[in-house]
Amino acid sequence: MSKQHQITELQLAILRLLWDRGEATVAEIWEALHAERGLAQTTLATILTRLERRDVVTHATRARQFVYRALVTEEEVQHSMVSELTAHLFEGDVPALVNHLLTAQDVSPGDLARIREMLDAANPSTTRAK
Amino acid sequence: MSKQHQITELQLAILRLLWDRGEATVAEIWEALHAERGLAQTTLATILTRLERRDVVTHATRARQFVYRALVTEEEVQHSMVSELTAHLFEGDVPALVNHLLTAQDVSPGDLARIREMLDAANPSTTRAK
DNA sequence: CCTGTAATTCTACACGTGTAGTACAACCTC
DNA sequence: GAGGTTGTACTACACGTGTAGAATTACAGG
Repeated sequence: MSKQHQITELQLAILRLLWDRGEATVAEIWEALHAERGLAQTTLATILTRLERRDVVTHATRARQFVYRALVTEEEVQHSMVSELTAHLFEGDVPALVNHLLTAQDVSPGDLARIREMLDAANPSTTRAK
Repeated sequence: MSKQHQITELQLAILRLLWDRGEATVAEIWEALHAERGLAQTTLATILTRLERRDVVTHATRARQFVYRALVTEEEVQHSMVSELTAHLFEGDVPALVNHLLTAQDVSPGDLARIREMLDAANPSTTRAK
């Protein structure tokens, strides 16, 4: 019963770091993001505090610094956000979303091949005689 | 060069009505939504005014009533929102999103078949000998 | 022990969104 | 033409988010 995983872009960027590294301090996160975004450390600290209030991350104190860790997995967030999108933007029609991806997004032939493999893996039985 | 199509759930519900019907008055929109959401007509009017300020919808006055029309198509909104999601949540990896859809979302065998057809339609050349 | 120094916490503000009451304007209807 | 009706515009507020300076706290050195 995970609550509302309404994660914004910036929050996601931070979470991604935590997912990739397992944990990180505010300073480390700032290090990784400030070149691209030019944010103050206090800004990141604020976001992290708020994410912690929402039980999205947690922290331990080590050497006087907060070391943050994600409390939600990437898959969980992906699931809730993709579900949301599918429900609202495609009225729950997953194939419609896939169709959109195949036509509107540019997908390389290689990507198509990968997708085809997934399909076969997902349910070989639908690969019926043709 | 369509601007920011950051459309929220409620806004989307309104847009969907406009897409489906071509146009609608505030009263009609209220009629359609108030059972589910219990919103005041003024609430909807406010949202519509704001959407118009963002050039997402426009209106004409007919019989003293505003008749709203969408200025963006469903495809445009889908495209910008799916792009956003793919970029931020899947680092631009479309097959990863598809994979997520196939595993985390529940997809019926029928859906799988439909997706398979789309794949074939999308690029038959990748259906190479196996 | 006193003082930097480095970290966190507090406070603040602008914006967008959802929400809606109140004010106002323009028609009908007697 | 006075008054009711109906529809829009204005005003307001709570909340979340991005943003960050200022205040505070707590070690580390001398």
